[in-house]
Amino acid sequence: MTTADHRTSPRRRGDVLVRAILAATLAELRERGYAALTMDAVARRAGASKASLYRRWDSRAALVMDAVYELAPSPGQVPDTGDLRGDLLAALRQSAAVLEGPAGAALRGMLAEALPEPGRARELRARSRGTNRALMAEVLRRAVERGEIPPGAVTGPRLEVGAAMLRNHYLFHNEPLGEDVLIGMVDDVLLPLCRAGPHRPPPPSPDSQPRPARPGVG
Amino acid sequence: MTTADHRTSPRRRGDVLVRAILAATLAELRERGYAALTMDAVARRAGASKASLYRRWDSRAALVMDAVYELAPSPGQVPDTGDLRGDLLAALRQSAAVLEGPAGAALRGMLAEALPEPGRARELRARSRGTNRALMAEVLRRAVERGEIPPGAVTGPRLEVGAAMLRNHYLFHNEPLGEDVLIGMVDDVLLPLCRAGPHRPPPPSPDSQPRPARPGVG
Amino acid sequence: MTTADHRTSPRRRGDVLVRAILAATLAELRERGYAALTMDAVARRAGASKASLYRRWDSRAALVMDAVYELAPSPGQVPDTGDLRGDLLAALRQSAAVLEGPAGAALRGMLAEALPEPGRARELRARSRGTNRALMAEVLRRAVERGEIPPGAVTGPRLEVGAAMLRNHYLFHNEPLGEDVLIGMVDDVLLPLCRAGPHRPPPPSPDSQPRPARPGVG
Amino acid sequence: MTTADHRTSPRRRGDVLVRAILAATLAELRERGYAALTMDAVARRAGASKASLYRRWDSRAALVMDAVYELAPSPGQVPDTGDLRGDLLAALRQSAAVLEGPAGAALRGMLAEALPEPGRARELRARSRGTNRALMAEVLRRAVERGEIPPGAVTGPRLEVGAAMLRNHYLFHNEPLGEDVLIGMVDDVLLPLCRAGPHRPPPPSPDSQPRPARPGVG
DNA sequence: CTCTAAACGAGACGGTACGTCCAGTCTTCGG
DNA sequence: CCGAAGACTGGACGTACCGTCTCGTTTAGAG
Repeated sequence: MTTADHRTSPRRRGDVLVRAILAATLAELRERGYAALTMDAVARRAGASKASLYRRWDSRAALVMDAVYELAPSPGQVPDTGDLRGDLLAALRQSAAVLEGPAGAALRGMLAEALPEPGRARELRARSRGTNRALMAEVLRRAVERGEIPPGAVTGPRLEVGAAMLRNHYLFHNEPLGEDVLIGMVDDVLLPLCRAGPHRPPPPSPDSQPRPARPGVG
Repeated sequence: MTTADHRTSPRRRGDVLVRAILAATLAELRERGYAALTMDAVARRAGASKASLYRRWDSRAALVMDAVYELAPSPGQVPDTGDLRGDLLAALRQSAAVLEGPAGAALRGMLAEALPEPGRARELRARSRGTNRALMAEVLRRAVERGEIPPGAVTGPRLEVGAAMLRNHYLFHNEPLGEDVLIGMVDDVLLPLCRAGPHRPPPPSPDSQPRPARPGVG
Repeated sequence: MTTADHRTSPRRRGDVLVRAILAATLAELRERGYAALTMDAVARRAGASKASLYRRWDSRAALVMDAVYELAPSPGQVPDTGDLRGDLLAALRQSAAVLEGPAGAALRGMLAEALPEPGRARELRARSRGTNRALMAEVLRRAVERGEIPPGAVTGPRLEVGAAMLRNHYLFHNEPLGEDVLIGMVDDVLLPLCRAGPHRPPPPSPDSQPRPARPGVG
Repeated sequence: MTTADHRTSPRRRGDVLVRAILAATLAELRERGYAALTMDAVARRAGASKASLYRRWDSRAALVMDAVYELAPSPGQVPDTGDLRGDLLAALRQSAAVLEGPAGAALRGMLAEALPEPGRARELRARSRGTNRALMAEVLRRAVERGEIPPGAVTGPRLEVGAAMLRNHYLFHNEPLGEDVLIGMVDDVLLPLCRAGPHRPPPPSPDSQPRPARPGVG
């Protein structure tokens, strides 16, 4: 009455099965995109049953997130190119490579779906932003060591600027990022920013209006 | 909450109907979010038939995009606060206000859905990014006029940095942006960047160039 | 994206669709039996969607009951063979013909499923038992008219005996009823019973049981 | 209600295990009915594994049939009340008691499921009908001995009439059989039938008219 | 004004995917 | 080596939307 013969005689369980399902998820993600990815299709492709999917992941978003972050880059892997500019380019290229693949498609999809659930949103932030912040912190730490930039420049929102621009591109484009655009990000934004030194708050003028403050700053 | 009394004699047509549908779309977007927004629900809420929706918009994404950009801010509306810092804060607050409303929910949702269709993606970019670029260009033009920043600083990727950071926040958080974070963006990133002057490419020292070597980054 | 061309261009609705679904139900019932009949299979076979089924019938039992009783015999159709024996044989053959077809399979199936729901059980009784009682009542009425049997013999549980034996056979056998068995039912049971005249309570022996006192129709 | 402490050392095997499973099956049958009885639930309740069930019974129907006929009444147990009427009432009450319990629910359920499989259907007939035939044969044998009825009346389809009417009631009603209905069956149908004497086929008169003849009607 | 064609509401239609449940098989591990 | 536990594939369940379509009704504008 039933099947009686799976394609691989020792029926898959545990990790073997999990890996097969995640691989199928990535394949679907790459070929069809996030919006068209269905649990049915993943199960079919993995040769698994839907019950096996729902036993482990309670939603499409959870499944995709797991599938994607099996291949996310770990921080600290940015090669030391010898100077800040090279390191920045390398870091951006590395992040871009991730966003060009299924991770980009997944990121776009999950923003719509996972964000309403606080738990999932937190996980998403931790994985995506945390990774990138650590990456960038490492690059800047090296530059400080080399004496290329002053120590005070590495803190605050600046760590996010590169990742923000990168995501901005891929969220709106889903095409590969041109090399010239990437170089523009580094030379026009990130390098000037790093060299600008720490922020000094404007003088506390009594009327609280931050007056021009040295009109010709230059 | 729903449309008042459409089934009383004057059956709505044309613009009246369109506005009712867009209003229902926005209401659904606000209350349920993009992922849970269905054409059925919009039609029901608007007291319209699904045929009336599909006659005008060929997909959920098209409908939502129209609904959202009925209330997008036009560029050039940033108040002139008298100095660059104030203008930047105002511009960011204005963009943030848009992203906090239904437009933010819609943006997140459409990235997943509309991006595979090149036409829609183009429209989305034109509306969202174009608006923000124009806004920022206006702010920087004024600063140049006032002599706060050198003219060469206004072009290129820098026009996108503010919007990129803003979107980055809302895509990942869907909570209102704290005032301190916003001030951090301006003081730590945008102001230093504007004052940094135009980018000058580094001297082509033969050793400092990250030649192809080490392509393994990804 | 969707089908855009049903097999019969003007998409079926209303009665046409209903008839197609009922026909598919009967076909499934005949080929696979009640236990193996699924809503999915009926919908597939009818070229209809499951929603169209559930819009009209809230369960498999309801669907099958409707399908079956589209071809149930109406009472009063028993041919007048001229004498009671012939009429009884004809009536039993007619009921047997129904039970041999999909109606028999359905009856078996629905006893298990429909009985817990009082409403459906009532409908089932009305249709199946009511029909048969009316059939038998007509046959006996004719026999009384002819003077073959006394008028008092026609009431009470006797009207059910034939149908009960018939159902008993088909519920346990699902093979056609042999002609000899059927003749046995008539000659050994029904005819003697009809000729036995009305029931007379046993003499009131002082120790005997509490007499039924006209047990009523039942 | 569940099995007390199966996981304590002497793990149940063989008959002990079988009895525990059958008891759990009966309990499920009583509480939930046949349609809602699942192998999972039986296994859980019995503290057994599904494999232990399938090792012994190849389907739900087989399991239920075994469970039910562990408590079927054996023939010959009908008490001798001294006269035919009392014996018939006793026999019917005894059969009715069985049908009111889980056996009735099981019977209804298995008709749909077990009948397509000839082997199981045969077993079902042997157990249910055989038992009842033997019961009734014993009752009639006594009546012949007492001289209440002529010897020729005891054979043939008449042995089935009582059981058929009883099943007919429970299959369609699943409520307890009213005492008045039961008395009606005996007084209106079974007693007249027993007293009617053996059937003699009508003489092949060319006009096919079975003359009134009141031969042994009495 | 009447007449007609289009637009409208309502919602049925064929589909696809959902997330759940159970059947029956298979694997692992403890006793 | 058997039994408990339960993971596994498969497939039906009943629901929700999709985008298309038919159905009458209402409206606007042409004649």
